[in-house]
Amino acid sequence: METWNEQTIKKFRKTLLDWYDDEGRFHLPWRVNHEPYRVLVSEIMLQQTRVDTVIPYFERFMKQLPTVEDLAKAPEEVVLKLWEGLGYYSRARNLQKAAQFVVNELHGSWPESSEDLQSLPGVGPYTAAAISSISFGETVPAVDGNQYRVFSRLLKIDADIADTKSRKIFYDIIAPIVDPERPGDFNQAIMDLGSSYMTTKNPNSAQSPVRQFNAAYRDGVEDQYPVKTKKQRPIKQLFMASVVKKNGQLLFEKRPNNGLLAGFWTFPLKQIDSVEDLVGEQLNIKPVVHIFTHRRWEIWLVEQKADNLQDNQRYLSPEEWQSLSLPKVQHKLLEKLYDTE
DNA sequence: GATTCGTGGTG
DNA sequence: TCACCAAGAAT
Repeated sequence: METWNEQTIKKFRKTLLDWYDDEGRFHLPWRVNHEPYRVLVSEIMLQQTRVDTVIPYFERFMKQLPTVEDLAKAPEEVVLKLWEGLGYYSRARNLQKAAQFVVNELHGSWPESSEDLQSLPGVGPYTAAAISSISFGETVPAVDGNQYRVFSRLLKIDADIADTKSRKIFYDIIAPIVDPERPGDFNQAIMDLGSSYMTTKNPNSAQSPVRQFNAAYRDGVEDQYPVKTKKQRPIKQLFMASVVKKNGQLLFEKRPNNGLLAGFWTFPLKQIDSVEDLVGEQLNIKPVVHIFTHRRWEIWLVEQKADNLQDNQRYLSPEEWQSLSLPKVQHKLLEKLYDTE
């Protein structure tokens, strides 16, 4: 890999930040100011989620819960409803716990260092560094997918970013490069660079403001970075979803409080080995297919007669289930059901 | 330390 | 259709 001397580092900082001052994405709604609450909410939403997806969620969230106190005292159902469709729902629950910790335990006084911020639920090394650098000016690299991608190319870093140990390797390499005068802007500039010129696919390094620092581009091996071992494909699972009607209501079942879609309401789902195991009146020729990161669900809707209620089951009217935060897969099932009828 | 956690976009 | 990705953290 490449190494930069102090002069190169200073030149890189200036080049990067000059470009950022001209072409940074200052219109993004979470960049209106640097209040830690706004930065926290946006950073949690942006975990593993695209900017364009987050924008409307962020604006709705901040409009309804404009302060950390508002979030701390809100009913959890309200927070989850605001999060509906974003996925990774433990983020929403942890975000509220973090707000409650700041308000109730710290009396509204935010932790300012990256180290202390990591004590907040849902705030790990990246998010803590992002908040501490952007809101409080701490000189730390916010090592995320963008920094992996950008610096692996600039410096030809061969560490496998799928490996947990690589985070420290990148952190140690990037830490002395972060501009101590403008650490928050430095981190955000790398994000903007990673979403414009130094993208995952089809990078445009020839036009990049930092092309002169890009060793992988110089050597024609840009497509080899970042190094990342591939993950396994989703496991296929078959389910039978029970459609049970009673007085205009539908039977729902609350999922366990841990695991996939923890605590969310869906139609009663029973895993089956094959379509032969379906019991009842099959409603569709094709199943509802829903793909998670590591699971692929094929769900057959089956109409069944009412039976005794399990303690995790309830009949819900349309008004009731529409007010709940439901996972995408359940919305698909409902849509399929109403399409059929 | 490998696995688990959602969803929508894209080539 | 499908693999892979997108501002990671918790377990």
